[in-house]
Amino acid sequence: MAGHPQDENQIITERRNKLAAIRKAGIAFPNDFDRTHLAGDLLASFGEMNHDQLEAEQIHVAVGGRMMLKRVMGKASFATLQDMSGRIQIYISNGDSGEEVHDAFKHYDLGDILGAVGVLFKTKTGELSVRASQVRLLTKSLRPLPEKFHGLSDQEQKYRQRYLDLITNEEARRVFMTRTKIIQAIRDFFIRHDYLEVETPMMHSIPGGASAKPFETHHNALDMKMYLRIAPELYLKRLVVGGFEKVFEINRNFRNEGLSTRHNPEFTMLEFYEAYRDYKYLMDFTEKLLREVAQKVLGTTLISYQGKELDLGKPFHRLTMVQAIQKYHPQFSTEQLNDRDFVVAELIDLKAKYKPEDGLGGLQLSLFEELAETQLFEPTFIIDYPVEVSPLARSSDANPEITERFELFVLGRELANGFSELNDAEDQEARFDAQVLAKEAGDEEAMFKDSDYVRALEYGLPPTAGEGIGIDRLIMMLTDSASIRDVILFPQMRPEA
RNA sequence: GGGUCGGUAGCUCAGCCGGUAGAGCAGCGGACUUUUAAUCCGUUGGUCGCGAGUUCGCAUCUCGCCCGACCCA
Repeated sequence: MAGHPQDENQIITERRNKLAAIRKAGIAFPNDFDRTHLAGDLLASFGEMNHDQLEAEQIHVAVGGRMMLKRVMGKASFATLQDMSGRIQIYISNGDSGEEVHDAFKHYDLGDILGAVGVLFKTKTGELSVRASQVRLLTKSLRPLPEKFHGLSDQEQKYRQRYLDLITNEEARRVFMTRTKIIQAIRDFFIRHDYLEVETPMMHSIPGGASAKPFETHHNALDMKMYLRIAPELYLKRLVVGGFEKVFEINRNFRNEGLSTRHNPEFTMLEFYEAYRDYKYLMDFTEKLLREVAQKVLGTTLISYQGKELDLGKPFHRLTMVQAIQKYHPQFSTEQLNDRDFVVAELIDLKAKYKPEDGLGGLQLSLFEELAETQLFEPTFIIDYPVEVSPLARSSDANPEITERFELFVLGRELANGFSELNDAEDQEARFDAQVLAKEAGDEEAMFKDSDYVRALEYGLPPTAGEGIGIDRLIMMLTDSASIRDVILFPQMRPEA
């Protein structure tokens, strides 16, 4: 048995020795155990029955799971098994199973996977339990579990070894089960609204649909550079051109940027497009979606996040950037905030990042990010984004400097971004050309020109509204999770030393 | 990139004004036929993140590095 992992210790050695003895005695990893019941189902079905009722019924069950607790008392023992549904206690005694089975059980370790066959009964203290006539070791666990009471508390280990976090931490299991329910509820919502779920490429030869740095890779057979997608947007709109007038996709995007409590390099995005709608329709639709998902998954629209409350049932706020700044800084007049020199002076005063070449709209956006964004705890649509930062959005007929676009902020974070789509092929081509100039001038996040996308628009995209919603952030909100790493099963980490 | 905090037994943690490393859980041995973080007795287990430095002597003090959490950019 040479060549074991680096971190062998006395406990692991002891368990390997036990496994060696088991191998000698027969099949060490049997797969013929026929589990008939789950712990949670038994509790739900029979938890209310009293001792005498259970004795009368004689309910035979075969349960399996990981042994989480173990109490040996000479000629009888209790163990707690954990399966996908919950925990159930089993009772093993010389009288019920024979001395040999019980003696073998005494050498099983916490973390071992066991199968037990027996009859349900209630203990003196009223806990539903299985009186085992048989107990078998199904899988020997070679590594000791985290401390049984405190569980795993090291954040790094929770992320790197999520399986351990899931074994020991019920809250972690709850979060990820809720994650799945949220995504199912979203999917249901769109399917009920006659949307078609589609999958578009994750590998792009021209990364598009967002302003972000892409990951690069290489296709050997074609000998060409490829990019992991930063957004599916341009492909989904091609599908609307093709006549799929309501489409959505829930899938991964990749952005080559820093890690933080709100950013993981790969993250899940919902994007959806609907023809013959505009951005105002989208705002109403988004409110409805979020309300329905919360109601369905949490049973309420009242959200408690990191000690603060908000109600998704109330109408969402709708403000322009200038109004949002004024909400938290009423000392600024509308005239001042529409005065380029004034805004620049404020940005310099705040030591904020901004691009000096930006027009008024871009500068207002910088000031908004500095002064208002993180304060927008209650759901708030910010509308009227400037054209210069919205190269794929339709400009407003009333004011060509702004677009029919909104971003939704909740908990001080961007959650969604939507707009009436730019369907004027010639305008789109001009906007791409402006982005290419910006890229050449050094803006790494400026967009690439996608000529095939322009060609698609030249065939005609109906008036369309489209939106993206950050699913991980939505899940953070609905599960009261402080970090994006708490809602991604295997978050990106530096390699282990 | 900057700041704060942290890294000691498999896990949860103490020790840190320098003097050769501790507890609980887990493990091992023993007692115990209704326990439930079982209890009781005994006991094994450590490259104190890594590397330099200071010192007669460093888990402890200094510097650098690595990893992580949180905050800021």
